Amino acid sequence: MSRNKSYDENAVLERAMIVFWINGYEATSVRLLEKEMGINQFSIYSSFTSKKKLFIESIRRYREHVKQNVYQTLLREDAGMKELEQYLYKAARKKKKPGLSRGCLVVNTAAELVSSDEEIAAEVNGYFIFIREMLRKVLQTAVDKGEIAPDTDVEKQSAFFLGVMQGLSVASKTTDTGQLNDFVSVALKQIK
Amino acid sequence: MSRNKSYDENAVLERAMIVFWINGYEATSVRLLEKEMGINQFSIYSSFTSKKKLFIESIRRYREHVKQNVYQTLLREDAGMKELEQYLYKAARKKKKPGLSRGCLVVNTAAELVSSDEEIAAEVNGYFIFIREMLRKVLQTAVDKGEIAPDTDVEKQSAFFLGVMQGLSVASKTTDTGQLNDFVSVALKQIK
DNA sequence: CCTGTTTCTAAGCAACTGATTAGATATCAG
DNA sequence: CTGATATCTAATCAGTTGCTTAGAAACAGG
Repeated sequence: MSRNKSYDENAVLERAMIVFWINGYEATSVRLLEKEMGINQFSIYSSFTSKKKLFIESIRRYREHVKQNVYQTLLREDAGMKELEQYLYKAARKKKKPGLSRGCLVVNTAAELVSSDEEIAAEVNGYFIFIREMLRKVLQTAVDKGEIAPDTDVEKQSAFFLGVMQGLSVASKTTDTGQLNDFVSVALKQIK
Repeated sequence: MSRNKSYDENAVLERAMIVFWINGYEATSVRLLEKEMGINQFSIYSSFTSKKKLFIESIRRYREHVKQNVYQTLLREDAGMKELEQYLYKAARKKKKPGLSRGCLVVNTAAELVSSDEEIAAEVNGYFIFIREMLRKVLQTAVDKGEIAPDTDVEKQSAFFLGVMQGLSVASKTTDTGQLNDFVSVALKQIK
């Protein structure tokens, strides 16, 4: 019975996520969203209830996005120091060409909204916990493999590298690759 | 000749800076500004031309603010590792009580606006250069004092600690003090 | 006191904000 | 095909956005 949706909710959510990623929450209007998602406001609201809920769904979607496109290697069971090192240097190399250093959606959100919205703050927090958990596993694997000292404090080091990644995301907005490489190299040297 | 201004431009700018600091640029309306600055829109525009220019002035004002209230110790000629250490642990201890972890205005701005506004990006960049210059001096003093190894790469280390500070600003929004302390302790240990 | 200039108040501007709605359109069970 | 239901289009809602302006009020020089 009844009519079918003419769009794929998953696909339009991916589009929405990218728009929020580029512009931030406040600077993204529902008009812009309907244009970029390719559906009109009625459909947006009927599928996602409100702009804020769409944004929260976008953050969750972002997590899946980076799992598959950014952290796919680090998430492998056998990922250790080599993979972490590769990831960090790659992140430092991110081109910040005119207008396009969007950084990390969640870091941007932390800066923009965490102090004013608890629901979003919880979402952001969950994301960072996920990243840290990933780092814990990677570091533990590195210990098991003998790549780093057996008495390495994985708890402390995972907190450290999470902080480094957050710093990298901010720094990459204005800083050149050389300086970012210095940052990363010092961060890595202390554990080797 | 003519009437006198009934407000101090310096004082109202300080108020404006704090409002932007708490809410961010987009989420701060001119109505809110006139309420918090204690003057009406006519006066805001006659003194600061536009919301954006007022914001840029606020960033400059923020720099003076932190020079006098946050980095005053680190900016002293003789500041070395002890002062850097003290500052970082203090930053890690920043209470993020309900609604009030505003972090650093410039880091927040980097996340919110750097990708969309070049003029603001330049302002943000200038601020980070200033912080790094401060770190360079502190680290060089630490070398001269013999607090850290004489062959310390001050360039790399200043880039590193700038990144650490940026990460700390983001992390402090959602992360508890214990984890922030771990982050800071690892960052400091590698140089000692 | 006047006169000229500036600052102030408060109303108003068009454009945009997130969100809703009425009516047209499509779809499927029967 | 018919009828019920869901989805679409497009207009519209009240409220807010950054910014401007006309006229009242305050001040200084003469």
